[in-house]
Amino acid sequence: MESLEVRELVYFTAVAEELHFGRAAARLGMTQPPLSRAIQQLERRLGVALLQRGSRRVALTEAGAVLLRESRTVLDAASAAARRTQRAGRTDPHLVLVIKPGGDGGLLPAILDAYQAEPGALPVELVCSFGERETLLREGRADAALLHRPHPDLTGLDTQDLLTETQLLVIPRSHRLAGRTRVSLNDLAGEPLPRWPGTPEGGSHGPEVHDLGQLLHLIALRRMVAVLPSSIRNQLRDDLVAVPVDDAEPTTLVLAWPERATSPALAAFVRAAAAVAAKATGHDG
Amino acid sequence: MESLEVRELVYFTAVAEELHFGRAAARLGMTQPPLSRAIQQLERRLGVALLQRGSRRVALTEAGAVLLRESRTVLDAASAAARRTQRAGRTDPHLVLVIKPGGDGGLLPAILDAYQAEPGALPVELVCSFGERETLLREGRADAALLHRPHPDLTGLDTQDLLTETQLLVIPRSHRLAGRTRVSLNDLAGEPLPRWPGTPEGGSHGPEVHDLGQLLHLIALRRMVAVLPSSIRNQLRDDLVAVPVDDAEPTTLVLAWPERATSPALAAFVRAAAAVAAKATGHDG
DNA sequence: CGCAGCGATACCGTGAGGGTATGGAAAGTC
DNA sequence: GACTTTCCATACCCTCACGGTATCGCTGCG
Repeated sequence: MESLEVRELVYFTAVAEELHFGRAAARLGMTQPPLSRAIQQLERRLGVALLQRGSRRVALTEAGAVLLRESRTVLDAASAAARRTQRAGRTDPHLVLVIKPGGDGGLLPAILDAYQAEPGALPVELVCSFGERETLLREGRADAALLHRPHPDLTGLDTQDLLTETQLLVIPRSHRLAGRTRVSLNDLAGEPLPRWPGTPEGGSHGPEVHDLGQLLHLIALRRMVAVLPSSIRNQLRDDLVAVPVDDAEPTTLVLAWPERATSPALAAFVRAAAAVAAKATGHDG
Repeated sequence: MESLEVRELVYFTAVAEELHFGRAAARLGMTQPPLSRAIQQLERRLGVALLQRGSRRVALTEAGAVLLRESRTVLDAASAAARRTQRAGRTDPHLVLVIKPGGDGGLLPAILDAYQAEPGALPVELVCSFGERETLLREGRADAALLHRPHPDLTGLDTQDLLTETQLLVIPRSHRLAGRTRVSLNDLAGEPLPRWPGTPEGGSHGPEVHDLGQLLHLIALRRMVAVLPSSIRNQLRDDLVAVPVDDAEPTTLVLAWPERATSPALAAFVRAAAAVAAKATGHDG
């Protein structure tokens, strides 16, 4: 039983996404006939029809939809394998931690200090990214990430809870709600909320923001308001105020890393982070 | 940037596991020179040494160890993709549920009934297997499995708890502990415990058992004793008795299925199982 | 009916991948 | 220390799988 090949899966996903052999071939940098043949061969090998060819329209069959989904996980795993292997072979090994700027709950300096105190600690490279942080982990581009639950999809990742925080509404001093001691989510109806890169258009259609400074700036300009973890307090500008939101779900800062990760350096980092978090919640919860 | 190929990963895992090019080539049904070349090519492509070739000994480098692990997940994902696609294309779709014979906590009939009452329920094929049930899920050979926590490795799987049970010591009537109303794990020192297929030799080196009938038979023959979930009570032979084990960790029957599974039939099955479990624990917890 | 769009088929050339034979370095063996 | 054994790398050849070009055939459309 001959196994599936990565190249075949790349071809198939291109066709399945374009639903058009010609465009898919162009995207793959090849011509249409070999692509058609490759897909036929794949279908013959699996003994399953993957595409319904109407003479003018290509559609996925049930099995094709399954294979598209599965292909993506295989291809992700393959590129992650390559990247992780390459990084393991580097002569200057280091950990890559991806964070949301301003989203570290104030714990990060202590975590880094605690980790550097561990025996055999590696240099830690910080990467800032707003959206798609889980993706960086899954693709092997980063070793660990700071995320906020409950937002992201954590399948395929292991996690360590660090800090649970209530959420605050951040608004300009001149905002109609600025005098309130507490607000409810209902009070925010109609207010534009930020949109992060990678988020689909739906829902709050405010401007797209890429970093915390920009976000706070836009709030000060009255272009939007935002609901943020309470540790944001330390980073507010003078012209902004924060008001507790009663009914906003508390958010938990979590450290996430790929399942089955075995690096001792990563394990030490997780240990250090957990210890810092335990101490922090113990002191000022 | 040319991607990793499945064939290369198969080759590499063979070499990495055998640590011997000749044997690996034999295992792959090919000769040694092309295998050597393929590995060299892989190393060149990745820009990383994967193997240290002593003239008489081959060893994995750090990067090689990483790639071995990653390769296994890629290859698992690839074969799962093939199998799931094939099953999605079958004209008689059905769910495959893998169970441990006797390990269903008595819930299975009710779960199957409840599921069949759901709209669009598919036929359910039951597969009995003692060891390696999680593997069947990961390889796409089964849609769902009944497992017992905390034993197995659940990475890559989603789960639904069904039933938490205390554990009983099952022994012959003539056993020295048969008169006791309760025992402790300490009382079992030196008793041979069953070994399931797939379990390594270490620990309790009793005979290997493959099904529940055989296990109970061997207990009756005084070849071993076993600690089993309390729902076993209904299935005991006359010549056996069950004694509560005070300090045995309670075991939880869980329904597990592959992460990211999207089949509506599976979703309905999980719903049905959860409903039955909720009702059961409500009645006789 | 002719035309345009698009996937399938026919046919061809090249190169990656597999085979055989052999080299060469290190570890036993006497 | 020469001989042998072991085992990976190299040299060389051959085949076929994959990709390219040209063309066919179906279908919806003006």
